Amino acid sequence: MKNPLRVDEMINPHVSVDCVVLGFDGEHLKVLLVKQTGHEENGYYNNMKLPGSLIYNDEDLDEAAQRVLYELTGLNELHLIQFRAFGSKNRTKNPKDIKWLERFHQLNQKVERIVTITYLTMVKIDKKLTRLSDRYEACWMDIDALCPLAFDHNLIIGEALWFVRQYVQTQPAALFDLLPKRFTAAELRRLYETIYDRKFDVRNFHKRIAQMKYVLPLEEFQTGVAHRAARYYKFDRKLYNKLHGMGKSFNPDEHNEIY
Amino acid sequence: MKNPLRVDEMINPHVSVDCVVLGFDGEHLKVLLVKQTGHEENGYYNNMKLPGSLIYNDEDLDEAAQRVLYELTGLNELHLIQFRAFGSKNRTKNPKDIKWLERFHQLNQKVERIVTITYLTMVKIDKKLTRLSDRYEACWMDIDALCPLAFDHNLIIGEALWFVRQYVQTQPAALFDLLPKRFTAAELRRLYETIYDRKFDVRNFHKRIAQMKYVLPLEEFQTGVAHRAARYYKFDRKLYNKLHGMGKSFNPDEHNEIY
DNA sequence: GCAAAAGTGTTAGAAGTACACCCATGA
DNA sequence: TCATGGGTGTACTTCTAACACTTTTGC
Repeated sequence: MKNPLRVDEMINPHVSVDCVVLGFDGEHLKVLLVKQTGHEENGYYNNMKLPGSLIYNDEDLDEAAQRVLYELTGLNELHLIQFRAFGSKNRTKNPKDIKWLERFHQLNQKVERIVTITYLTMVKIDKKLTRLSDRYEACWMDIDALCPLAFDHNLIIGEALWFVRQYVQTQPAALFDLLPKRFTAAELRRLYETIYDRKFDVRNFHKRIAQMKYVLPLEEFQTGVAHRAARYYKFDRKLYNKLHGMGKSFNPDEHNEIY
Repeated sequence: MKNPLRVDEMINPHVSVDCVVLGFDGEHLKVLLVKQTGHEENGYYNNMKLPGSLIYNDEDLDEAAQRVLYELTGLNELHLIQFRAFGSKNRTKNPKDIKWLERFHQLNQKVERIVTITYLTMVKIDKKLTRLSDRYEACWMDIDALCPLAFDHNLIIGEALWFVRQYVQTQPAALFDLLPKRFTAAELRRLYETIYDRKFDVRNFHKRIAQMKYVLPLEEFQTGVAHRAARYYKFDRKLYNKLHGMGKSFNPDEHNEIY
């Protein structure tokens, strides 16, 4: 893992990666943002942006995205899904963003146009994201109530949402990255309702869970709740991989860039 | 539309677009390739590659892809789907490819690393691709029998195939771009069989067509065939758009980059 | 009349949808 | 005992998959 602040000629000021890290708090989808601070004529400003970085010439795109998230969260080997490139000639038109970039990366060269490759990943929101609040002042923001972000990052998050909705239809396993190790049927249902933006009938949803052979009921139940205690379930990834055969259906994971 | 050979400082030697243009000849999927010619120590070489180009600093990614295909085929307003970025640091390691690029674009600067944004489009193979054989010596190649191509273009085509298989599941309209204006049930079935790489029962497939309200049976039939003449059908895009509501399901077309 | 491809219906099982009441627990 | 959210079953519809013979045409 490289230090994103190393100053050398290996930085590539034309291409960046940005990561949309999604979390689920049981009610809403959240996205992980970092602070973009600096000063203009009229004092300091304090924007938010997606975690991201220019790439180095000696790293691949996926590596760059992994580096960004490792630096930010301490998490390694996250499952990153590349979902789109954003390359509008206008996306770096805000001088504030440009200045911030040049200072952040301590660049000698001028930044002109940047094409960014965007990645999506889903994490358990309660996971110890060790470095979260240190250097980058990262925080989870409700995805339906975002303020204006740097660059075109509002647009990117919007596209990520559309993407994830269609992604989980063929790759339901991704959803379980958003849930704790054990979860109740209601938690899973609320996650489905959030992603698909519609209600699911409780009884039918129980049947649906029963059909997901990779979701195993546990003999563990909630405690200390003021109502009937809910059963916990767990996601069995090995079973999932076996059942989904890695075969017929489209599985992007098998098709990584190994050129 | 710009001339891809204009020589100026506006070229961006760090980012390119490449287009996977798919066609269907009734039996197999075809991909449109262009010649990559040049000379090395031991004489001339004659490779094939995907149509593509470095981008200009004053054009967006989608515009660059449109330009490439306009130059190549004379076709405008093709429906282009951005499907992935390829940015391995090794993808430009072949000096032959680099030299070719520098000569083709008449560059003053050195080309080092290129991140390419790839687009997919589907066209009727019989369409008059007016400029096809002129400057670029383009031709349709069977997608299952490709020779080694320049850069990582074999890899890109492989990924495009995976992508299209999952794309048409949510966007079946794309398939009709591959067929002539009127087509028989058997032609449509063979296309499905090619894309999904499996057989479909003839009777069940007729029922399926009947359920596609946007596929209309015509009162026209084949002539001059040595067997019972097949009925022609046509795809009604307006009906399709109305029925698919542009609403619930994921529709990438609505989410273009308009930053 | 024969070779070649087109077209046509039924049945069984699986999956999806709609819908209302009792259960367990803490306060 | 009551408020809260958890859990359960049945009937109906829709979709999917399997399966075999007759039709039309050119040669």
